[in-house]
Amino acid sequence: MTSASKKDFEQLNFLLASLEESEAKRVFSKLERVSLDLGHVIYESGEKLDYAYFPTTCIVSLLYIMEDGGTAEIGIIGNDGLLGVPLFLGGDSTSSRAVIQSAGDSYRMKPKDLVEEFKRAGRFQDLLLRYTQALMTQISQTAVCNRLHAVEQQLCRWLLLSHDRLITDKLVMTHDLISNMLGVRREGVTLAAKKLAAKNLIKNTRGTIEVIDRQGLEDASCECYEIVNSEYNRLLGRGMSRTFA
Amino acid sequence: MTSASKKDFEQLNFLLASLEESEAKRVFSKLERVSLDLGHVIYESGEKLDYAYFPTTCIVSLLYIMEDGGTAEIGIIGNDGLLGVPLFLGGDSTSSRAVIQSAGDSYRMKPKDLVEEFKRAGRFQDLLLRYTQALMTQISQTAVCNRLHAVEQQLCRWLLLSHDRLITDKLVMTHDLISNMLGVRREGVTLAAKKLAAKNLIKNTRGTIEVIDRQGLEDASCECYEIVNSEYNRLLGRGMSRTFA
DNA sequence: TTACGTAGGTGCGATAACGCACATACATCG
DNA sequence: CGATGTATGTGCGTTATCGCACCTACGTAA
Repeated sequence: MTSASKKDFEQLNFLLASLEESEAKRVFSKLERVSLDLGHVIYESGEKLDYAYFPTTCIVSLLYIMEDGGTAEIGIIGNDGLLGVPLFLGGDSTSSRAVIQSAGDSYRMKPKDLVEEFKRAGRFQDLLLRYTQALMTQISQTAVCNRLHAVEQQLCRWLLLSHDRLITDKLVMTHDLISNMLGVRREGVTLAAKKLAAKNLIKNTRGTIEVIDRQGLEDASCECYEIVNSEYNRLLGRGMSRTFA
Repeated sequence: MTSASKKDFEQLNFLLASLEESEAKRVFSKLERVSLDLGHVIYESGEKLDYAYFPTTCIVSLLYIMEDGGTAEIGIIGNDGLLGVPLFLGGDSTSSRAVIQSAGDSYRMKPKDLVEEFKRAGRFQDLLLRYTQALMTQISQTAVCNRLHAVEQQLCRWLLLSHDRLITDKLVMTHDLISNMLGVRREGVTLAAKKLAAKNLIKNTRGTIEVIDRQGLEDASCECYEIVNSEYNRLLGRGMSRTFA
């Protein structure tokens, strides 16, 4: 592996980029690249994961689907982490669905290889465990936010978390899709998005939301975004927030 | 360590009880017993944990406290697990508070010892990782439940999770305390509790809620309880639910 | 250019939970 | 036993969100 090809990974997935040269070489050799379309279901609730995914330009939503058809997202995974935590925790499956929220590319690795690398108990294991804690923080904050905050604030939080994991300011997603993630009515999202647009924080066009005023969005958000962002920075040692990008 | 003293641990904390004799001997030698009072704060948000706790008869709540004073619980830990997951995940602290929800006893272990045992990569590590996934499931389901379900159903879920972790049917807790956990008004809890009492599922007395009809409570609960319970059973390989106890 | 499918906007009554105020009831302790 | 503190019960107007209905606007493809 040349340093040039390592750089490719570095630019694309922060978890992979944090590996040291010696470990990176072995890990990278076990990765393959895939493109994932919007809406694609990577795995269903209760299924065993076929692969662990290290997203580069795509974003993955962890979604719960209830008996009555209601849905709610518990977390977002992008180029900051990986999909497949249950593989090395030992449960192999979870009760959530993983679905592509924003189309793009990802690296993936066979479960057997992931577990093998994890068991080497090196820097990679350390990273995976720290990422697990970061994800737990995100899920926890989602729980609290769902209970205590209004839809408009939650939409800000959600847009910020998504924005952090994308390289563009234009989020290709409908209000209907967002409503499924937030677990609220589509009209509720439309209303909240209109309010944010009126404040010139975002621009609403058919099928796309563009972030106009990033700092303004942070100010309009509940504290939940910043708590999660700080913990990601603390645990994974780099800035995910694009505030100063 | 005699088998009699091992049996003491077995009866009191299921995680410790799942260890094999050889490993158990070493782990048990590093534990000390403590009594914990209702309301005692084991650690504050952002603090480093002084100890990892393996509850026996006490129950611990993981609680988030927001800027405006609003609170919401993200998970309950009892004799099924341990408090201190961030220690072996590498983050050392979390943004939640841990508070005693039901007074009782617990074993505890120094962080250094816990990490040392974790790094041996034996059955103990395996258990800790599986428990981590179980806890993640509980937190995730709390997030979904907070979004999609009514207070009465959530109260059922919460009572069941607490009941599973206690040896008595009488839960010593006020409506006010419960309202802090669920993140709702005290009056909301009173109302919901009255409805459950009217159905003869629980008995409400000053400062105590007694579970009368365990199966009825499960029927009145949202699906969230059963999902969490099943995952605990699957991941930790034994029945937590007292349905058939 | 028109038609059709889908995304977004708006209105309105229903409902769940809130915030506040205050009444009642129980438990303990001087 | 009676006073006090705390837990619980109840009422009421307010607010956020829901569920439904329906309308408008955009975009692509016949």
